[in-house]
Amino acid sequence: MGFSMRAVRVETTVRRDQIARAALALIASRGTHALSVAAVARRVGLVPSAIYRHFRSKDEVLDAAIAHVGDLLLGNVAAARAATGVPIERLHVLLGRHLSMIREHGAIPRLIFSDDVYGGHAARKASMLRALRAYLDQVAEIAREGQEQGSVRADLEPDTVALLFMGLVQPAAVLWHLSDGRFDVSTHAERGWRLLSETLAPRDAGPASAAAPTAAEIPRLIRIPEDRT
Amino acid sequence: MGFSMRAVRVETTVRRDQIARAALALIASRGTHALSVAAVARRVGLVPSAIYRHFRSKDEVLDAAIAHVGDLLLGNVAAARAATGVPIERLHVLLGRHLSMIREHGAIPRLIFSDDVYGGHAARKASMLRALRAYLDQVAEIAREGQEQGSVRADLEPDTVALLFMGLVQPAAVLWHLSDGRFDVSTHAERGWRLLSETLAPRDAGPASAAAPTAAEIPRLIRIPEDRT
DNA sequence: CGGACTTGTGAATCGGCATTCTCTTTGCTC
DNA sequence: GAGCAAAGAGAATGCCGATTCACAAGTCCG
Repeated sequence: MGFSMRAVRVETTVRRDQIARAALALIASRGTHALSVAAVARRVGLVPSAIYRHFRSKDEVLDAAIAHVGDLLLGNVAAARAATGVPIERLHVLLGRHLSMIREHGAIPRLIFSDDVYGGHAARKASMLRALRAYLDQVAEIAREGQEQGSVRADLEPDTVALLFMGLVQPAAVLWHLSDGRFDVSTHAERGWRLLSETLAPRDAGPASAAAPTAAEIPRLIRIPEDRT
Repeated sequence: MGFSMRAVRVETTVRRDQIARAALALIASRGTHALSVAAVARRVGLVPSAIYRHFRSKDEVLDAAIAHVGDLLLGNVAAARAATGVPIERLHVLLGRHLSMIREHGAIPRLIFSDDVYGGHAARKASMLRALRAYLDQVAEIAREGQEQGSVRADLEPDTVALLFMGLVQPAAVLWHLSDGRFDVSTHAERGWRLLSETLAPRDAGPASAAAPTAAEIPRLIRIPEDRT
């Protein structure tokens, strides 16, 4: 098992990527706290000092991880755009992808709030902000397209829509994490989505036509099994 | 200034509270990362080892801080209840208080996502979840009251309303933090609130009549001089 | 005043972790 | 196959932070 075979030699460009992913995975599973050079190295199959062949410092590793998050987020947007041409549906697809992303590697919210991002150099904070804004801008852009074609109320600020969209995801993420996955994210998301899409739809267009699934097909309750401690 | 006067002797019950507050303040300003026994001690005017007269370990200090957060949240609810009897208005007041709370000591979101909460004993995670749930339950309760008196749509799950409410605050908090306070929280909050209250209002009651007061007649609870991003 | 208890202090201790240095291995190129 | 540069290994260094311990100073009560 945990032998000490010498790692196969791999070129830096590849290693950097592996390391960034490993860092992200670590943060996702055990928090930024667990992000030690040693841990990252182990995960990649290297020895701690080897990391320094590819990054100047631990900080740089973190930066790479953050950049990776940004890529993932934008990748989701691209996928949602590819999935359908209808703005509202795009948002719905995006919501779903965003949620699965959080389920898989819940690193994003943790990273966003991590001390390393806050406390770190202003540069890091700024790049995190850029990544988030880029994502929000994409969402806003989709909303704007909806407005242009009349499927979204024209009196809404696209930016506000983007923030509300984010607000649909975040609390769910929090509860999901805190409850060890017992909180039913998808049900919450669908309910929230129904309300949001209803809100986005122009008033005169009738209550949520194609946009909102009917109440009947929406599953059960928000379930957080009461663990009486 | 930083002399080494011996600290005046104070009884444990008081010290424990001081220490919990200090810990929270530290987390708020510089993250859980900065929560060292030494830092807490300095803030209280003690020497590191003195902390151990009042807490068994650093972990216990953190627990105390978390408990304090719960108290603060519930205190906000109580204040909102006291401020007005109208459910919708209560939510609005609560929103304002919640936001100022985040501005003052942004510790809450950071704590919630902190590694210490996630990685720490399951017990800590559980108590954080309890605190959050208690808060959400209060919000849901207010929504339920609104439904009883007809000012809130009856077809909404109070729990869903509570989560949406939380979703109004969280993204704002994130951006506010990341942008060093440059993000205009109050504008976002007011826009989001307008939509939410519109959504909560019964459809037949006309668009935002009594339920959603116009921005003009709402006392300016949320106020921030900031510029835009 | 004199103990007994409580709170505060300062000097160790101890472990974890980032970073550095030197040496070895590997792979490419001529 | 020699030479060289990139990549990996492992030991050493040094710092920072939690925790412990023996001692001092206040406080309470008789």
